[in-house]
Amino acid sequence: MAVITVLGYALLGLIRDDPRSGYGLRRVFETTPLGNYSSSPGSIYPALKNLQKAGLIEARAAGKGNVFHLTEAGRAALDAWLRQSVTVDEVARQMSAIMLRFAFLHGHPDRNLTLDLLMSLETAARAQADGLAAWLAGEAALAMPLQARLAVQQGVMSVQTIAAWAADAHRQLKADIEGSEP
Amino acid sequence: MAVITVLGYALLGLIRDDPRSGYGLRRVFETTPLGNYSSSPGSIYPALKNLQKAGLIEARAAGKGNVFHLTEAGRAALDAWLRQSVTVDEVARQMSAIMLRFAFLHGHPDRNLTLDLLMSLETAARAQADGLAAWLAGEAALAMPLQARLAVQQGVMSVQTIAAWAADAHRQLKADIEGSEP
DNA sequence: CCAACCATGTAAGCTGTTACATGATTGA
DNA sequence: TCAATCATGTAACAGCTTACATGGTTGG
Repeated sequence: MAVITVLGYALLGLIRDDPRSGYGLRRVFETTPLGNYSSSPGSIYPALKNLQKAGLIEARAAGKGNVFHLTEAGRAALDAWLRQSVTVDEVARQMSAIMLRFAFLHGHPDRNLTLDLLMSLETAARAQADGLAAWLAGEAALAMPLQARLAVQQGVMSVQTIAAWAADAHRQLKADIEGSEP
Repeated sequence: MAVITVLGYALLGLIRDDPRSGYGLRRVFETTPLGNYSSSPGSIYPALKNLQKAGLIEARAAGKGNVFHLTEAGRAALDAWLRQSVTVDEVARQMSAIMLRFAFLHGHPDRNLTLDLLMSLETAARAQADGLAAWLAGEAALAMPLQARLAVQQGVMSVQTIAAWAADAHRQLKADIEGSEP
């Protein structure tokens, strides 16, 4: 199976929501705060070619140029990605991918998926915070200078904030779901 | 002048604090939460070679293997990096580099540098938060699905937390400095 | 003696960045 | 007509990841 990068999934998600041309996709990256991907043609066109080669998207002539649509395989690949729960490692180094999944889960037929994501995010973020805090409390941390420890502490705060947000969003969403279909 | 990556600066800082072998540096990345760099030999040894080629570090025989020390040029390069103030762009995509600078400013003869860094961090983080909030309030955001907007809002919260931390750390450090040298 | 750790590297491959390049269309 | 925007690419390069590979030393 083809390996898909985070940028690739971002493209898949955008195309699913609204079929676009390569240029149209570039403009999304230029004009919205979607991850921190470069909008340069050198990144997006090759990525689109990869997705096309993997049979996940297809180009259809439309007006001026081509517009990409998801194939069935593309839909399946995106859906499988959206179902992935959050790991501690991902919290540490790929938060933007997590928030991307959250964003693209909007309107998903299985509304529980968003709840699952938020729950696993909260768990993972708390685990990461606890891990960092435990390390700070250990003797290894004593060998580091004060400001290095403060920097780690900032990291603890950061993931705690994320965990709190996830818990809050989960609560609100759950109430919303239960309110709409009792 | 040679381009130095964030990993390169991390290595320079670690070596400055405590001359180490390549293996010793790897162990630091393995056992401490320093950035999210891989501790694999494939990343660290080539990076060390680059620094050596650029004349920023030198290997000295010591016991079993070699131990790297900073050269004068290396000291200067590290110091120049530590003096860089934080930009909005860096907050968005290189927070770990910022916290690395903060950590390595520990014990710097010019204690104001840490204050400057924290101040520019607070400014940049607030600017980033304001920018995102302004975008959310604009009409472009209305075209995005709800959960996408919530994801952006999470980003706002995140940078606000950073700004608050920077302001707090700045206050405490300033009080500490003024208390020690009145 | 064998496992674990010290210690250092190379090779292949992928991603993404910057920079360069081209051409059509549209609006002032 | 001239600038901006639409639209799509390529080339060079750097950096990191994974995986492979090799040997010495130390402790149980």
